[in-house]
Amino acid sequence: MVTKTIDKTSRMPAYAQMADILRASISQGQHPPGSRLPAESALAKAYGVSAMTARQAVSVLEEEGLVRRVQGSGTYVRKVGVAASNFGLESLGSVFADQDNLQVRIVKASVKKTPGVEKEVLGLQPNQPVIVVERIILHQGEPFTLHISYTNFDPTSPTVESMLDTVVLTGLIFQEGYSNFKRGALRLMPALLDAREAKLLGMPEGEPVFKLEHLFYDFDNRPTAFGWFLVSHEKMPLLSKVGVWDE
Amino acid sequence: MVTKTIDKTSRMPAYAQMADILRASISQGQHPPGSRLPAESALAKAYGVSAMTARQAVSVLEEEGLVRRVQGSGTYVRKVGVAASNFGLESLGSVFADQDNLQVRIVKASVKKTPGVEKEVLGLQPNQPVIVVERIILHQGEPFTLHISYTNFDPTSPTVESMLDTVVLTGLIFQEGYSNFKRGALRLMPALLDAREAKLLGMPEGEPVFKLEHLFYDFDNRPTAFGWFLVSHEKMPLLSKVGVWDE
DNA sequence: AAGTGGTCTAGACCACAAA
DNA sequence: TTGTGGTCTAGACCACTTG
Repeated sequence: MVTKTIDKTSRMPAYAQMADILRASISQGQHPPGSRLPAESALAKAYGVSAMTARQAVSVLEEEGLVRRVQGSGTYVRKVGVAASNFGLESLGSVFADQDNLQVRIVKASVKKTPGVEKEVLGLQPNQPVIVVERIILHQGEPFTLHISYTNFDPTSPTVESMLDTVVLTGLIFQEGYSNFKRGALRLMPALLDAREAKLLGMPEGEPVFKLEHLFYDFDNRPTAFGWFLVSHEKMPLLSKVGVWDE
Repeated sequence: MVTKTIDKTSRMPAYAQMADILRASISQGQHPPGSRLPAESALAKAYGVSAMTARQAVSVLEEEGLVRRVQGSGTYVRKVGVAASNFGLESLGSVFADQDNLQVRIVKASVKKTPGVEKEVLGLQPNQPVIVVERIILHQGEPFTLHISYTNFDPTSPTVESMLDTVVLTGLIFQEGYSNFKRGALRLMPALLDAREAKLLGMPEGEPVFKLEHLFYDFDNRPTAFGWFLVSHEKMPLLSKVGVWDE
């Protein structure tokens, strides 16, 4: 039954070794998709660890999406399918983290007083002014993304300058700086570049790109920063893996 | 310091109650972004639980992306930013799970013998035949997605019929049926509908849509099912929340 | 009723970071 | 050196599923 054992003198934690063993056994077909894994208590006994340690090992596989726990019933090997996938924005984060190679070019900065959907989203009256800022963010000298943002023009909050440079840029984009947001909602969509956007990004007009819309709320629960990023899928690849990849 | 206490007679686990309390205190600004949470041992003492239970409470917040643990240093409240977001395909999964309201219409099914990129992806020789299948999947009578798939035409594996209907549909798309895949890689992209695709989906030509590309491997590590889904972002919304949303 | 995962304790020791 | 998170034990009892 037990093909490999756990080396307790190793620097690798017992639960991690055990997770590796279980993952490999799933990968080799000992536990086909849909089948039930041995009970945690049985695993603990088989590998000579405590129940909590065996449980932790199974938790690793659960977090990887490889198994599903059902209380009172057992732990089952998940089937691999498209719906199990999950897309993170690490590629965006890694670009924003590389601050030495980033430049920001303000394309447009103005105060808009006419009505628009952005005022609805920000919970403002149609006549209340908002600050509109459009930026090109360049990475290693190349245009990376076009960012349009709408912010409430509020004389009681920090100055316009700091709104532009500190809150929106440092807080919203770069996670390392000062942040004033309690929460945010994001939506990812496909979009087309119009002539102006294409020129700014140095891409062909009509090119399909990602549009990443955001709405951030401050600690008073007021919607504060609405806007979106336009970015090529080549510069922000969205990849996901499901099933067993390491053995 | 401790504003709320844990009701040990409640059906809600102590760690979950404690996680709620901590989340609320972050939400109310007691622990601003970037600040350090009290040590787990301190939390355990303050709330009258064991160290393991306090640890589990903090783990809940960590999995929610609200805090970051640093060994030897402490647990810190994360700043809210775009890069923290994560997009899952639950909306796709829920449609595929609703099998009573699904219909599948085969648009095209043929064997292709001429070279093409799909053969490279599947690891085949240019002259080896592949099965091409195009399907419209309808949900509640409305076209939901267009699926194009390429599969190795292998006489030693189950018949063409079963490849078409069992493996690709049941296994790859609906996670409940039989599954023969060990792993899969997925890529999400923006795309444009051409005239034919638009007609099949009942959408305007040139509409931007999501293209979800997949490559699934069998238990012999052979690439087996390559293809993609075209689906409107309205029928498959990709939403993500960051920061504190429940208090 | 038996078996499963889920929670919890009260300790112990280790690995790492910061002063 | 001190304090932090990370691992681990050997039990206990509970909640739930299944026969």
